[in-house]
Amino acid sequence: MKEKITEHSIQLFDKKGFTVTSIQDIVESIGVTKGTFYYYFSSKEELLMEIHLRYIDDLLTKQMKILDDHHKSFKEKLFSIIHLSILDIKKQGASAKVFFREMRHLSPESLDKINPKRDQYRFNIENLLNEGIASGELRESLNVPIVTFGILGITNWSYQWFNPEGSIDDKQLAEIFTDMVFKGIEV
Amino acid sequence: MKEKITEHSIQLFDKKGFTVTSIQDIVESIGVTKGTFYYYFSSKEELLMEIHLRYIDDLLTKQMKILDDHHKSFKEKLFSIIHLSILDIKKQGASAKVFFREMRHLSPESLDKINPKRDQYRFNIENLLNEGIASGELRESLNVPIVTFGILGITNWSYQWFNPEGSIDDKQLAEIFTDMVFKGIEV
Amino acid sequence: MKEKITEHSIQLFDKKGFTVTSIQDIVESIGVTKGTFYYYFSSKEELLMEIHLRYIDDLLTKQMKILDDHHKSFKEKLFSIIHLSILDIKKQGASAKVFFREMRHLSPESLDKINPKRDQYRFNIENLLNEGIASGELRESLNVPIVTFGILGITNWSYQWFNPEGSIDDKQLAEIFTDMVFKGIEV
Amino acid sequence: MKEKITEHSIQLFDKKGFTVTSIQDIVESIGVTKGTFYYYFSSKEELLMEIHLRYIDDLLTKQMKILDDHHKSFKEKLFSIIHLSILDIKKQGASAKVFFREMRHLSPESLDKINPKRDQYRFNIENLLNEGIASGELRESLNVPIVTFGILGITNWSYQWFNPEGSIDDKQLAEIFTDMVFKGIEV
DNA sequence: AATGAATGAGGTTTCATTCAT
DNA sequence: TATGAATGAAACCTCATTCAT
Repeated sequence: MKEKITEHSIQLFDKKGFTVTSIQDIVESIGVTKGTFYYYFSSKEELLMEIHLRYIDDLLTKQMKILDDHHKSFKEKLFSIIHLSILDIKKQGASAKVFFREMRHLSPESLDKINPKRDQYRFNIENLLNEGIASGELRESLNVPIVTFGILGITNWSYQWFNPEGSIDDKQLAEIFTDMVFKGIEV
Repeated sequence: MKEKITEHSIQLFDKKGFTVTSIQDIVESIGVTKGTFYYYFSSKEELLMEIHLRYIDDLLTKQMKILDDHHKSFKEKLFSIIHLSILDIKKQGASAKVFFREMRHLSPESLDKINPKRDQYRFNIENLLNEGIASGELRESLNVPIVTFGILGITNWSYQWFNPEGSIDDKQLAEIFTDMVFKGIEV
Repeated sequence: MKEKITEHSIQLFDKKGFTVTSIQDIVESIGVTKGTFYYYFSSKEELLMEIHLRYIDDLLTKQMKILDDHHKSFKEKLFSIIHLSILDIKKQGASAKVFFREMRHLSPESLDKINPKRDQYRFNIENLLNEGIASGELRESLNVPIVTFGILGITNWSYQWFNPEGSIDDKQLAEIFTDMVFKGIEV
Repeated sequence: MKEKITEHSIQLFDKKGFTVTSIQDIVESIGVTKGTFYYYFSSKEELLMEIHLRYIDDLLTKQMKILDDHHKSFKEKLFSIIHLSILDIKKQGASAKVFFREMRHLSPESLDKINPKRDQYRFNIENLLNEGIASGELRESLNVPIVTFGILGITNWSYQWFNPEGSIDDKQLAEIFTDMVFKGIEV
């Protein structure tokens, strides 16, 4: 049941937004009553926190798997990480959107738990880039933190427009973006 | 008074979010009564629309000024457009955030008016890139629409993290991003 | 202007009801502002009172003209009075409906002025019936006050259903009702 | 509780009118909170609809019982139907008044459900009159639909003035009206 | 004679939450 | 494990009215 509530909530939060979705909406979509909701969650915010935790934990796990893969070259790792974000939009679309859009409705205490994980995700990319510089594959002059934000921008922004059913699929998109990040657009 | 209401609302919507900010919050921050609000706006949504229109119209105007400037080279134009977004975060920070975050709370009718302008902004960048290709400055193989989304990702995402009071200012950031976009990160 | 406000108000009160019609609705339908309304009327209720007074005074005047007409027989007078009510629905439809439906929204003070006129209208019919009994044209056993309420019911109720544009016109309707009142429905 | 809310509402709607009576007035008269009201009714209009449905369904049932009674003669049936309306004012006074006065505040969808029942009540009387003509008890020349409106006028109008505590009771009134309808007022 | 800005009280409705069962 | 009744605070919005100009 807790699972079911969470799944349905994600869909509703994605479609209508956290504030606009009422507990009533959630339980009606499942066919139970409000009491049931409060048996499993102590507040609406706790549910939102649950959704956030699931998402970021899952994403971090996947990221770690890529980074720890000794069969992958540096380039392949960066491609995989870019691909990871985009693939997630396809597979966890609703969760991803809820994660990015509704974070502000978490309580300060919840944010204190989520933010370090979010930062960890970013730091992992920074570390990867630093390795690339050390190995001579990337320019030494790069401002790594900023460039990392740039890469995150490219990937995270795609949940705003990317339609996995469209003419370009997730792998192609990841390739175009990886190419753009590595070589830029100049001739 | 209408001006005053709009300005205060932007600040509040930025800080707390559109849904969470009540009319009461708005009028209290000014020291008038709810009636006054409804004398100037027929609904909360109309106010949101006003904010959106102001923002996008202003941004489009500035973009056009850059694109129509015959003294600027292609490279300078792209830099200026990247700089424009980032500068706007500094100058119109709250408006920018409200624009990106609260669009979903516009009515379908309002969205029908905003979306074409939003698209126009993007198409203008696509056109610029196409010119760059035509003049031989950019690689012919680029997928222009996707690359444009990439550029927009880089710039628009910065309203999530960029702190204009920080150690890096808007011009420096624009330079780093322009460099990244043109030359990539590879050595 | 006062005239214009009154006329437009009658139409709106008829269509939407007194409580539901706002001053805003009224002045908008004319193209002036609320201030104008309060220049001519001190309150919404005063306007309603004006409408009531006009209606009942006009009706009483017409009734008196019929009753004082020495060329009319008793029967003709009763027919004319029944016809008067029905004709009024056609000519003053909106006013008539407002009069019957919105009386409750008059202040007690206003009601104290309207009620005697309303009663007067009824007493005049009672008196006519009593004359008919005295002259031997009507049954002596009649309960005149109750029968008068019956006649008023027949005529006043018709503003609920009578459509002057329909297949039966006001004169025909008055004839059918007069016949019904005089002779009943028995064979 | 739903029952209780309905009963109290009828009293208040009768006394002050539907629009003027607030949800606050209703719940205060019972000693619960507004939330309770909206637990049982989804809107004020739904409550009004409930009141209308109850009234007309009850009245139609009673009317059918009279019409289907094979022990009653034609004359007795017409008397009983007239008596039914008047008795209802005594017993269901408030409901009756709310029914006639507040119908306009029903939504179009609600009206579509009420109107056929209202019409049914009238058609049943028309049918009875047609039977009276067929059996030779009523004049053949009668315009049945109009006469029916006349009878309805006589009875329905009485909720405007009839005081069941007065010197004439419901049975006497029904007798006077039946007499008037059958024999008219002429000598 | 008319406007336009502002008020403040009150309207209907929504909603997260509680709690006895 | 789940329900259903109830709360109370707050939401958006409407409106009759006032008043300086």
